[in-house]
Amino acid sequence: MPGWAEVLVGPVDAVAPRLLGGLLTHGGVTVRLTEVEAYDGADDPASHAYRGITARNAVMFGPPGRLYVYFSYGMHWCANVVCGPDGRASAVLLRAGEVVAGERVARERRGGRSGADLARGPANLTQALGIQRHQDGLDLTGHLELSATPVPEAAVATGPRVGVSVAHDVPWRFWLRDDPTVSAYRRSPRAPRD
DNA sequence: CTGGGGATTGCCT
DNA sequence: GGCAATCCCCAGC
Repeated sequence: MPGWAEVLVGPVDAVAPRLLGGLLTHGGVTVRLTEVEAYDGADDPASHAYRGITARNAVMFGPPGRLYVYFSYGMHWCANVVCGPDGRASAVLLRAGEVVAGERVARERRGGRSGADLARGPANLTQALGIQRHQDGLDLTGHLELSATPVPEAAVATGPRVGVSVAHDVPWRFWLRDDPTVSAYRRSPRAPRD
C-alpha cells in the first residue's frame, strides 16, 4: 500500500500543510504544490460536504488519496486531494503550484501564459495539469509524491481561505512563504465585513 | 421543475 | 476595484 496515504489521515488542517512541496503529475505536467486550502467535511460550513453526500461530492466521502474534481462558475475545474479517514469527507483544495516538468504542454493548455502564471490559482493549476470531470475519483497513487521530510514549519504561512463566503475567520489556507506562484488573496464578495 | 448562487478568472476602467 | 462569463448543483416549491 502506498505509504503517502497515511499522511492524508488526520486533522485536515494538519494534513494540508504536509502537501506543500509535494509533486503532482498528470497529463504530462508535474507541479510542485505551493498553496493549498483545507476543508473539514461535515463540520465545515464552507465545505462542499457540509450538507451531506451528493452526486457531486461523493468522492469526498470515500477513501483518502483520491482526487475530488468539481466544476466552478460555469467554466472552471478545480481539484482537491481527498483526506481521511474514510467517511470523514475532508479534502484539500490545490490552489497553486510551480510547474517543474512539462512546461511546454502546460503553456499550451494555459493559452500561452508562462512562468508563475501557469499554475497560479486553483482553476489554473487544474487546467495546466489537464484535469477535468473525468478525473473525479482518480487514485493518486503514482501521481502524487510527497517528500519524506515536510517543508520547515517556518516556511509555511497561513491565512483565511480565498473566496469562501462563510467561516472566513478560519485560517486554513497554507502556502510557501514568499513563493512567487502563490495566488493573490481575494476575499469573497459575499463574505461579511469585519 | 425552477431559480439563485458559487472553493474563479481575466479583462475592463 | 468592478464585473461578466457560463452552467452545474441543489434547495425548495
